[in-house]
Amino acid sequence: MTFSSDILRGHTETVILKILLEKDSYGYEITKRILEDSEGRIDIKDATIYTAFRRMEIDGLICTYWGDGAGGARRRYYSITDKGRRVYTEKLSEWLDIDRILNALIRK
Amino acid sequence: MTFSSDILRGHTETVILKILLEKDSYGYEITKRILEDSEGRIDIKDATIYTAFRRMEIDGLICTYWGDGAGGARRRYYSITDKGRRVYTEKLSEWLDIDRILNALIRK
DNA sequence: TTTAGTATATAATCTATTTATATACATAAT
DNA sequence: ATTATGTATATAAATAGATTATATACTAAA
Repeated sequence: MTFSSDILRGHTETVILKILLEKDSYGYEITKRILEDSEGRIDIKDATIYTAFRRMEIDGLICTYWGDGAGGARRRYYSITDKGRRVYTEKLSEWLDIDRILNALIRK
Repeated sequence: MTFSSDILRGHTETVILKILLEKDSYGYEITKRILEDSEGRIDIKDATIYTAFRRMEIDGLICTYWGDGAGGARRRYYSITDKGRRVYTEKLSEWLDIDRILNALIRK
């Protein structure tokens, strides 16, 4: 993480939900995807993503199943639920507000 | 705080530095200022701002002196240092990157 | 057979923020 | 008078999301 790790805090779940909106995926793939999409700046740690998955499953935002893991290590896939889609919409809307307000507070 | 308190985490010091860039100020005034400038959405708690001041003073970003507190409770004023100004510039630059990247990661 | 890459998982630790609590002065309302 | 409200600072304890450290396991290339 080239940014302070506090920077992603509060956004990790939103970013995961946005990726799962497109298609089911698994931890390792999501981590690589975030690394690419963030121009190599956000490298989420294993422990961070797996504990986030655990929280989100308990909260009913995602559900999980084992993939076959053909030709490599086994994969645990995650799928977004209807509740997850609703929460994503709320978090996106919240982000649009935060973005405007933080820009006003931080820029000269 | 109408936003999750995790949202401001990592930005509190930047916001304080930006306000001190204009003029010396004190905790209560800065809190009210942030509340106004954030459209009533960010209500930083006393403990948060005073512990942030403590950290920033230790890090040499700000220095402090007592105001006279005429006609009310005593005020502890804070002034930004040269190091504080340098750190603000770095944090602003970092924010511009974060803003772009988080928009790419969160928006549909 | 050793290294690197893929893949998941948990315990212990870190740290910025919150909650709770305390102090103290000024002013307006009851 | 005294109660409530606003101004103003401060610290201890709790919270919670992130990191570090560690463990397991399979595949493929050197």
